[in-house]
Amino acid sequence: MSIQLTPTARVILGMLKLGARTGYEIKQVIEVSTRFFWGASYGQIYPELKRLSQAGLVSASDAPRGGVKRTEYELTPEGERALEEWLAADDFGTFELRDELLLRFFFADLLDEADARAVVRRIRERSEWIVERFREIEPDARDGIREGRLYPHLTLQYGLALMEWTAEWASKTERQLENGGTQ
Amino acid sequence: MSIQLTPTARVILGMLKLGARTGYEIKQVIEVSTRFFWGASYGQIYPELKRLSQAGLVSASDAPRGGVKRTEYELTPEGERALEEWLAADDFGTFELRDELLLRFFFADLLDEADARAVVRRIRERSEWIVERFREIEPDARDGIREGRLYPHLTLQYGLALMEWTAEWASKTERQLENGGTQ
DNA sequence: TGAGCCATGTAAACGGTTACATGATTCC
DNA sequence: GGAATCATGTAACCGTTTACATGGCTCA
Repeated sequence: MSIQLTPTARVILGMLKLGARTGYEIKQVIEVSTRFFWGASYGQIYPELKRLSQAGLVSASDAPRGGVKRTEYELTPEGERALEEWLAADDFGTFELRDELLLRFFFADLLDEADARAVVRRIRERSEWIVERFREIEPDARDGIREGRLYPHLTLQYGLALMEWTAEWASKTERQLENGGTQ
Repeated sequence: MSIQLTPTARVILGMLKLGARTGYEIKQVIEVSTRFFWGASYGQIYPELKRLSQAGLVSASDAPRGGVKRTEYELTPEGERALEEWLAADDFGTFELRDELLLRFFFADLLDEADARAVVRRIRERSEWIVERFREIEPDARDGIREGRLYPHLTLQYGLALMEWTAEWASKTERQLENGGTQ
């Protein structure tokens, strides 16, 4: 029925609805929220805002700060409708994973035992590193709750639990590879 | 020191080492093994095999079946070295996730309760669907064990456990959203 | 004979990152 | 005065998917 939103348009419309107003702000918010499962770069955000403006899903207005050119964007009614339609869509949508450590783990029969264990250790370290990043942004998400934004916090809780589970799996696997190899 | 392998080159070299010989075979193996965390399409595989051949990491030989042109590839010693070096590399490598259902979950404050619950149900259904796909390929991975390929099976076990954990999380979250909403 | 799989490949389009460029403002 | 950060944007490049094209082989 309506326009199929491009991947980056999906975050942009959502972030505008949550209160971000400029390309810069959208990027900042993404970096402390969705970037682990839905990133976007300036090279995508700015052109996409223009396209959305031309398509009538957002409205642009000049809002310079001092001598600096600056454009604020807002959802139009059509933009709101497109966002809601996408959010309520009855499909799985995109699900893509690219995990180089997991690929190395898959091929680990080609490695000696020490190197194979190192791959698993790396997986654990990465999970622990991500857990730390999540804990850093947790206060932000907690603040949001008071303003009625419950789901960003729930999403973060999910991410935390997932990364802790993965770190646990890696620890266990490391120990198994130490005692008695891969038997 | 040596050539930085392109993303697709990394699977290709590994799959050749595990016994695949043609672009077609590589693609088949990927589809029943790494595709959930490291996919590749013909449009990448065939040109990449040519590049790898020119770079001296694989050797090509004509091996027609009947009247059909067909090229078999094999790792050269330099290819073996490049593969081992990449496998033993001391970094995290690529880790990318793009998950549209999770993005919808993040924005679910913009939905009414029924639609928000539907997003979580979708996450559960997707996990269950992936678990089923994994169970279908499990016999393949089990067969590999007898031929000394232990890690593909371990990777599958990890994937299974991860998707079951996710389905559990979604079930639990669905129940929480039913009783008392998001409180 | 026709369906379906085996097998190979190319071209176009798409989405994304990275590097580059610019200049104002803020803070030490 | 200089560094860092705020803010906006473009151009080039890269990797990937999709659609298209071809044609032989196998089996019902």
